Amino acid sequence: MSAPIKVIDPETLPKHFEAREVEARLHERWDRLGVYAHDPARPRDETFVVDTPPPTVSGSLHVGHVFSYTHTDVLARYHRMRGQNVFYPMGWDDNGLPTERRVQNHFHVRCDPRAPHEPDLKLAPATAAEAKQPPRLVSRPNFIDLCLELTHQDEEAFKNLWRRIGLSVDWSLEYSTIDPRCRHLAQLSFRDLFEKGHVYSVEAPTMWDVDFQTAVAQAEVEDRPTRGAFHDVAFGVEGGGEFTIATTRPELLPACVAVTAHPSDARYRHLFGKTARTPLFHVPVPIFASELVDPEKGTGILMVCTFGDATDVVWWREQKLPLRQIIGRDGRLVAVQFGSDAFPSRDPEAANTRYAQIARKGVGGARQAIVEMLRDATTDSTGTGTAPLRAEPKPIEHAVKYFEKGDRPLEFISTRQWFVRLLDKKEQLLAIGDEIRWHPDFMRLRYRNWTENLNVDWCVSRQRYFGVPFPVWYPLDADAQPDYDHPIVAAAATMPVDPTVDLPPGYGADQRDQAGGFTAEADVYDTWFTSSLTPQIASGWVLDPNRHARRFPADIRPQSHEIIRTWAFYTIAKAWLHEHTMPWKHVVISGWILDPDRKKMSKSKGNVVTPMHLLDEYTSDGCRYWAASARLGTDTAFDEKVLKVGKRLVTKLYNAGKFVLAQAGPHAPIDVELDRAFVERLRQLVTRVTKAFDAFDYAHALQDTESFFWHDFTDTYLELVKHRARDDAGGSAIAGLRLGLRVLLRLFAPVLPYVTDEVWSWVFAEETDTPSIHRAPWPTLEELSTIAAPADATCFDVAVACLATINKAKSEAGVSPGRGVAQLTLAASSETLRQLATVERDVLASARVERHDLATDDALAAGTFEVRKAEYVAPVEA
RNA sequence: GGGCGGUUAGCUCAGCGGCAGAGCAUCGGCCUUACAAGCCGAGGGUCGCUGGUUCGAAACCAGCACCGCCCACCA
Repeated sequence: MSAPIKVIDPETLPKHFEAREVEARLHERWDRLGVYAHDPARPRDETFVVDTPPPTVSGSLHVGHVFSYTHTDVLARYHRMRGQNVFYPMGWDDNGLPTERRVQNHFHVRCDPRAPHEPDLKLAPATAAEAKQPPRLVSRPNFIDLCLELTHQDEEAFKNLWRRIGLSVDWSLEYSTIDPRCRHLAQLSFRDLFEKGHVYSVEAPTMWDVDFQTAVAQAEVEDRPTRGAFHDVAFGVEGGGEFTIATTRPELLPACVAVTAHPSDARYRHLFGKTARTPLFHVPVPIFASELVDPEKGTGILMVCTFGDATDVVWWREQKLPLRQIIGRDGRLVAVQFGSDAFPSRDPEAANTRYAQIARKGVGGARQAIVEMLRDATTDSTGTGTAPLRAEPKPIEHAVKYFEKGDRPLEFISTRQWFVRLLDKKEQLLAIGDEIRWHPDFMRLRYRNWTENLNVDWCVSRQRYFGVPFPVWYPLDADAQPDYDHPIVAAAATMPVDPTVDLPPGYGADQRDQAGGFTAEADVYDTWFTSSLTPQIASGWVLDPNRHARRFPADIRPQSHEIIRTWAFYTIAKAWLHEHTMPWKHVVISGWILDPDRKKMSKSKGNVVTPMHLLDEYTSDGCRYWAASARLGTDTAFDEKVLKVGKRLVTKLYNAGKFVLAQAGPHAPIDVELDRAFVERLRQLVTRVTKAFDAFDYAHALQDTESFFWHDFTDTYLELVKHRARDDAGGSAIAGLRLGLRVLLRLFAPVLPYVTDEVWSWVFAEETDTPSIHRAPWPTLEELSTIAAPADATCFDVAVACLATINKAKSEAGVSPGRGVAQLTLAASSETLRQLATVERDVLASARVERHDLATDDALAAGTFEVRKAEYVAPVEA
């Protein structure tokens, strides 16, 4: 007789799964055991590196966070159980405009890079009274300290959520994108790009947000349908004649530098090469032909201004037109003098009088004023005596470019900016994108599409404060003018630097901003300049070459699809520019959570669902179940029904675990045909689920495991064998149940880390010497190979079919499935009855059949049964 | 305007050449010795439309419609 197996006494366990208590207890245990710590010494090929998205902490918690971060965690947990050394860091993206705005309001401060640094500055949140006063000006280092202070609170909120939903990150690897190490790496990145000739600064027309007063990059720009109007405005032609252009931006008339039409347009062909004269300002401008003009649009002839849109910039460059910049950095019209070299006019006096009416106005006000003037017949400059505005404005809706965080249309303003040269590397960037595996694969096309259509280099300088500063100074000449062609880039060893505080090599503090001295570059990086280094931030890159070799490129980059053009693209670009490699092998794209009307959840729409109450109500495992039910790349409508199903599954696992592990008996082999047939099915499940996980398809892995657990395991196998399990000869059944549970818990563990580890801890932790299921080996066929295959695996299906037939008969007779059957006559084909023989005892015991006989009927289809006669025992009196 | 994804039961979604599926919801039956947070049953479909390929199409091909997303040059 073998020694008895270890069992639990279910009476000593809580009746229900107490999620909060279990979650708290397991957090403590996981920390104590170091379950999620990675081993820095293990080699690259045993390591699974996750390039975790650092969330923007100044945003609010969102059910979408639970969704996408769970996807990553499920994959990390799977690979950990496969024995890999999982490297799963967590960072916080705290630099950038959202945080700046929050800090400005919270402390009522503004950053002024010229303000003196106050090393001991401590501020309290601004009171209502203080907020009415002018904001306090603080230095950039002070401003960064305030940002750090505030974002720390936000980071705690995120950290709580991450722990609560059970992210298996190694918290010793925590970072934030503004911390000294990230600043250091971002500046090293700049220096490397500078040395390789991949960055340049240039004064050129750049997309500019007039509210934030900073340049923005192509990736941060979005088109929004905006109402406007075509204004038909008559221009004169020097030497006689006139034509009518159509414009949506009449306020730019003073900035007009040329006129153009399509070369094949017969209406205007005679004008090419002549000189037009603008109305109101009497500016002579050339008329040229351009293929870029659409003859169908407007009047087919248009004015080129500096700058109305991106095409104006193209024409300005190609035709080498003069610069007449009238929109200032604040979006208002600057003062200009007609009759000067820059602003010639055939009638400077009239031009200046008219311009005086729009100077200092915003774009909208200037537009209104100009249109008024154009309506006035006395402003006629074509000699016809009619007003230049030849028709009432025709309202249209057209696409206008906005900064994604901005409220007013972008302007093209000529400013000096730093760029990363990317346009000449499209081929390489496309090639590397094709080497990376995208999940789902069609997301690759978003990357291709973006890369192919890229039309300006990456503008990386921002005229903001809370960001990583450029490690750059410029020499000042004898007239205190900066020499932009010879920037002084900080030495790697001195980084991170703040050029507004630190000194360039060879200069003294007294030479700052003095003729013959130096001046600091005041700009900071685009936040993506740092975020695009997350794989290198985690690996250490040049700061830790050994570690970098073991952690880079990463295995997976999880992210959502709307930032393929920013985060994915820039990260690929950086890895290529620095090391001619891919930053990661796989990109896994989570979809969005949509509200029930299939609209994206967003703060501005007010349809955001916050996660905490869901975790309370449905448990963390239940919420993870919901998240893991959605396939990669698929947008999913938020549906609480799925959370309920998750919670039910958690409860069922808990109860099934209690029942199975309470069945006492000796150690015994699995040697009964039905048990072996069950194990055979289990083997097939393990094969399928493993294959799905290897393809990052956690959703199908979960679905498969769940349906097996619920249908094959609890409703079928467990029901079929539980009577035998209580017999003296029940050893094989108990062993089969325990093996089934031991395998299923592990297949569920990546998705349901709490309930599985709790049930695991009762018996299996000791039995297998693995204190946590999350370090237990993933189930394999080798592990199941000691159990012999059944002689005929179909006996399982035959048992299921037979039991279902009896159950149906009971249901049709209005009899409880638990009611005994005193006498049953069961018919089936001779072959089916032969198959039934090995499982007959379990089936009839499960159906509570007391006496039965079998009738052979070869007219019945194989594998089907018929109840010919049934006498049910009397119900038990209450 | 270009590209991508979707359209399957009342709802949320699987299925992607071989009998149209799951969960929820609905209806009926059961307080059965693990679990009523449960169990046993039942009903419910022109697989968006039109054509084609095929012995066979929800699936493959072509076209169309609608929904959503990404991108595009604001005259």
